[in-house]
Amino acid sequence: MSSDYNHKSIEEVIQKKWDQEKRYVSKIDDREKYYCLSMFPYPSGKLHMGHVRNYTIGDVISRYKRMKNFNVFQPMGWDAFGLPAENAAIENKVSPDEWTEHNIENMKSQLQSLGFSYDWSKELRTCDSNYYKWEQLIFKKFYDAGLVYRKKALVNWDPVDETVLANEQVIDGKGWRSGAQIEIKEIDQWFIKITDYADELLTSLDSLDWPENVKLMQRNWIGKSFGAEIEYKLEDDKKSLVTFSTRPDTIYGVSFLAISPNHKLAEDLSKNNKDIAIFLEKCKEIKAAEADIAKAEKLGIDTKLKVIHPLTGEKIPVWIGNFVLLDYGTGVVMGVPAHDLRDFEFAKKYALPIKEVIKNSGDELPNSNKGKLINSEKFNGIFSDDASKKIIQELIKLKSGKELVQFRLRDWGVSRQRYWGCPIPVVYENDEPKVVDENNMPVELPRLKENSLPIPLSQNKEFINLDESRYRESDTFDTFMDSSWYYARFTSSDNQKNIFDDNTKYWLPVDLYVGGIEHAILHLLYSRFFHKALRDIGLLEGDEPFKRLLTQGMVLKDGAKMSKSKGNTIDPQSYIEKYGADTVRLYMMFTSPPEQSLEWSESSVEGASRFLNKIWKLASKRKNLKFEKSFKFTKQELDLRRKSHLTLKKVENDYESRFSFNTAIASIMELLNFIPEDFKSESARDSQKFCLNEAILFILKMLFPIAPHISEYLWNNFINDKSCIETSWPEFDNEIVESDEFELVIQVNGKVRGKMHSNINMTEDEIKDLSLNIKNVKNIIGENKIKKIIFVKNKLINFVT
RNA sequence: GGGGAUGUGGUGGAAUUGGUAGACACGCUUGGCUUAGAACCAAGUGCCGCAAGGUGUGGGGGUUCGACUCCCUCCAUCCCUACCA
Repeated sequence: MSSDYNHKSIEEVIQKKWDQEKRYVSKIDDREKYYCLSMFPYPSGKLHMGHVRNYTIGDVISRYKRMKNFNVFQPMGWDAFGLPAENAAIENKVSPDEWTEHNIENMKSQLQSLGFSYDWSKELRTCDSNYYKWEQLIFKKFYDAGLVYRKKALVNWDPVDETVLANEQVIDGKGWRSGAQIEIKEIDQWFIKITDYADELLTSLDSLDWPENVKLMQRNWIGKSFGAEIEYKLEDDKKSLVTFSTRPDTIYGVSFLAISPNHKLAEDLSKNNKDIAIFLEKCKEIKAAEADIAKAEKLGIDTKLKVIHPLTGEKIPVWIGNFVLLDYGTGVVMGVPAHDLRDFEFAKKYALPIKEVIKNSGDELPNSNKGKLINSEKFNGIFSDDASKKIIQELIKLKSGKELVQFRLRDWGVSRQRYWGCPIPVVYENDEPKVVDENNMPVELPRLKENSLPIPLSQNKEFINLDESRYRESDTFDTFMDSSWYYARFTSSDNQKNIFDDNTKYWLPVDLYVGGIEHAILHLLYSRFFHKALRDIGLLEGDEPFKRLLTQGMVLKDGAKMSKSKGNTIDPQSYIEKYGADTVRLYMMFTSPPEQSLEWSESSVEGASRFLNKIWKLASKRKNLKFEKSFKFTKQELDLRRKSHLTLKKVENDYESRFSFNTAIASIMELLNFIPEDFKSESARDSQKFCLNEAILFILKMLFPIAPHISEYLWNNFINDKSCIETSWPEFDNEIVESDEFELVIQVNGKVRGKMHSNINMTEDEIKDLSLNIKNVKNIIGENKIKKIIFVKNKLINFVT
C-alpha cells in the first residue's frame, strides 16, 4: 500500500467496485425498509454547494441505515421542466430539451463522482413523456373527482413582449427584458381545489415527525380562522356588500368599508367615474406578489357610496383600497382604525373617524389586543371572545351575518403560459373544455424546429388547431405539479404499464425527506395534498407522503446566499478534483449542523483533508488484531478502550436521533487525538496494539457514512476477512463505557471555585468535607455562613452563603 | 405588511434535560525539521490584568443557589410570501 493518501485513485477504485456489485440497486426483501429521499434538483447546469450539502446529508443517513441493516432505497432524478431552460434557449439559441439533456448528463456525472449511493436504475426526469403522461392522467382523475375547475385569475402582463411574466421576472414593476411597465391582466386559468383538503392538511400535521417550525409555517399558511360574514346593505340600493372579519367584537368601531380594486363593484363604478377608472388603472401597476402589495403605499378612493351599519344603522362610507386582496375572504374589508394598524394608517391618511371600542389599561391606539368592549351599546363591558359570539348571534337574528370559518389557503392555480412544461391535457370543442381521454395520452409537448426560439404553445398553430371545431389547451402545468408526486413514482419509475405498483406499496411512505428550508410551504404542502387526493382516488395508500423531514440550511458566502447575480458562487467541481469527494463531504458535514446555514470557508476544507491524511497514515499500514484472553490491560489501555466505546456510543446517538454530524466528526477527531504516541510504535505491546486497532476499527466504521471511499479502502486492507464495511455497525460495550470516576465541580454561590476527582460511590457528606478542605474554596467562603448546599449527584456541589 | 429562523472568541462552531461557556476545527504566534518553501511535529491562543482576580454567549430587564439555555423587551441579519425552483 502506498504511503500517501491518493484520493483520486482510491475513489475511482471504490466507485467502480460499487458499480460492479450493483450495491445500491434496491429490491424488496425481509428487512425493515428505509426510503431516504433528497429533493431532486432542477438541472440548471452544474451542481452548486447547496446540492452537495443536501445530497451528502441524505447519503450519510442512507449509508448509516444500511450499516444498521435496513433495506435502503435512495433514488435520484430531475425536476426538468421550468423557466431557465426557456431563458437559456433565448440567450444561447439551444433548444430547451437539448440544454436540459446536456445539463443532466453533466450533473449526473458530478453526483456520481461524489460517491452518492443512489439507485440509478430508477432515475426519472419530469420532462419525459413517460413521466408526464401519468401526470396528465392524475389531472384527469382529479377532474373526474371534482377537484379541478376554471376561473379567471391575475397575471403579470408585459405589453411589449406580449407575454406573461413570473413574479421574479418583474423588477420594480417593469418587465426584466423589455423594461416595459407591466400590467395586471385577468385570464382564464385551471385551478385545483386544494382548499377541499384544508382541514385535513391542518390536522394531520400533528402526526408528522417534522421540525416544529415547518409545521407552524404550514399551519399559518393554511390559516384557519373563525369569524363572521357580515352583510352591509348599500344605501338606496337592494344590493349589499359582504365582509369577512375575525374580530366581530370590533363591529361598533367600523368607520369605513374597503373593497378590492378587482372587486366587481369597483369595476362597475369605474365605467361612469373617471377618477375611479384612473385609480384602478394605477392599481394595475402594482406587482401581483403579496409582499409587493403589502409594501406599496396604502392608497384609496372614496366611491361616495354608503352602506348601513347592521347594528347602529349609521351610514358608513365605502372606499376602494389598493391593499385589499380579492382572493382572501370576500374582497371587502371592514375598517376598524382603532384596532388595526393598517386601517389606522388608512383612516389617518384620508381623515376617516377613529372610534375606540375595546379598552385595555395602558394600550395606545391602534391596538389589536382583545379586551372589554366600550362604545358598543348593549355589549359594553363584555370581553372580546364572549362579545364576538353574542354579536354574531345578534347578526344572525337580524339576518345580517353568520358564523364562518375561513382559510387563508387559496386554491392552486396550475396554468402557466409557457412552452417548457407539461401540456395540460384539454381539448376545447366549440369552446367547451374537455379533458383528453386516457387512450390519447400523453399529449406530447411539440418539439421545436431547429434554431427557433421557444414560443408559447398558444402561438403554435400546428399543435393548437385540431379541426374546425376543436383546439387544444395552450397552457402548461406549474412545475410544482411535476414535483408533487415524483416521490411516489420513483418506486415504480421502470413500470411502463402502471403508474404505481407493488414496489410503491412496499417503499412508501418516504421515511426521511431531506431538502431546503425554502420549500417549507409550497412544495411540501402541494405534495401532501397530492398524496391525500391520490389516496382518495385509490392510487396510493396512507395519509402522508413524508414521515420525517430534515430541512437543511443554506450555504452562504460572505453572509449571503450564493447566487450568480451577487458573484459569490463557489463551484464544487474544482474542490472535488483538488481534494476528492471524501474531503468535500467531510467538510460539508463538519462545518455546521444540517439545519443551520453554512458559511463557506476556504481554509477549513484543507483542515478536513488533513484529518483524512492522518487517518490514512494511522491505518494504511496496519492489520487488525483479534482479542486475546491473555491481554491484561493497563489503566492507559483501558482509558483508550473507554474512549473508543464512548465515542461509538456518542456517534451512534448523533447519527440516529440528532442528525448532528458535526459533533459526530468532532468526537471521532477527539478519539484520534487521544491515542497515545507509543501505542503506534513498532515496539508496542500486543495489548496496546489491540487497543489501538480497536480504535481504528471503530473510526473506519464511524467515518464510513461520511467519507465512504477512504473508509472502505482502508477497511478492505485492515480487516483480515472479506467482510464488507457497509453491512454492519459495531456495538459498544456498556461495561467498558462505565467508569466509577468522575470530575466533581465545586461551586460557591454558583461560581466554579474548584474541581476534584471523585468516586461515584462517595456519599454527599464525604464530598462536602473534602470540598470544604480545598484551599481556594476555603478562602472564598471565609467567615461567611453556609446557608444552603446544592448537591447534584456525580456532577457538582454548590455552597450558598 | 404577514409568517419562520438566526445572533456565542479573529473565523466555522460545541455545550443533547437549567449545572465546568468556548469541545472539535480554521486562523494566528513562537519553536523544531528544511538551502528555502510546502507538508509535518511541539507549545500557546476569549477579553482586561505582572499576578491574585475580574469579566464574558446581540443590547436592556427579570426568574433561579446557578441562565447560551426559561420569561419580558429592544436591535440586527437571513429565508418564505402562492408564476424562480
